[in-house]
Amino acid sequence: MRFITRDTDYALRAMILMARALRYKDKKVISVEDIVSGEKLPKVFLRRILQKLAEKKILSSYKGKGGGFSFLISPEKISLADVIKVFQGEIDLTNCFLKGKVCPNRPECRVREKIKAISLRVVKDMDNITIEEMSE
Amino acid sequence: MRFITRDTDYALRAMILMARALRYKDKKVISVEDIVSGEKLPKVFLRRILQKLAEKKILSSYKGKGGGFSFLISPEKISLADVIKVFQGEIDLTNCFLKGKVCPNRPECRVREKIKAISLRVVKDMDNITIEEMSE
DNA sequence: TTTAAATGATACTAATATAGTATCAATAAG
DNA sequence: CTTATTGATACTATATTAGTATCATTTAAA
Repeated sequence: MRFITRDTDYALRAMILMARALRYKDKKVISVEDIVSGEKLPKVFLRRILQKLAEKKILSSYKGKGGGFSFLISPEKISLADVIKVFQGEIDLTNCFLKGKVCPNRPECRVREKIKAISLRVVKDMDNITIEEMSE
Repeated sequence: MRFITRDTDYALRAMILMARALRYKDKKVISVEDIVSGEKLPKVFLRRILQKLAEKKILSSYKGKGGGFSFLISPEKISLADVIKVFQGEIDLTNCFLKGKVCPNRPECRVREKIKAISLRVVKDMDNITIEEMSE
């Protein structure tokens, strides 16, 4: 079972590097080339990932020579949950679970409630882990 | 993101029906046909799922006319986590996460520890939800 | 002893999701 | 003008998930 897909993984790694470059070198704008030269990631694939983060207003992007990506939201305000959501949709451990006749979708179903509670706590916990923290 | 696959889902539904048949009708052995006639599940697919549960010593199987499957472990001792493990392997929310250069697998990595903690709690919680409980 | 109803085992196909490549257009610095 | 960048999109490859088909084996019961 893969909870975190490669998109999410690469996005996290890239942003961790960006956060470090910002903190230690005051380097704000980073190109895809900068990132893939350090990490061994497929360039075009990563580019599309950063594009998506820009589209979602988490990063800014700059075209042309000397261009690249920078944080639009600061790294201490971007959570693990945020990143997962961008690439994998809402975090929901209850999906595909007992949708048939066995357990119709009644609100009073206690088991469903329990699993939902587990799921919500996971989201809450992952909301408290930030890119800034990960880059330390 | 799909946390629970269809195998797991079908296995749960089947065992919930079995637990009910046991409790209300004292019916111990149930055939795949019994299950698919109530729920709308693909028969051969479900059979393979129950076969696997038998192989894992969760169910017993009986061949021949009048045969079918019964619980080898009683339903109040089979947990949601057990079933997920059979069809999807160990529950591990940290897989595929930061395996590259950014965060080598050092034990002192705090973020990894945090995610591991979340993951372990999910397993623990899912270990406390039983088939018996689900069938109530 | 024959038949029918069941699981055991295995091979195959289909659909979907994930991962990655290729390519060209647009932009902006120098 | 050239070069280094992102934007956009179409394509291919691989892996996972879901499901089908088929035949062998077993056992109860007619």
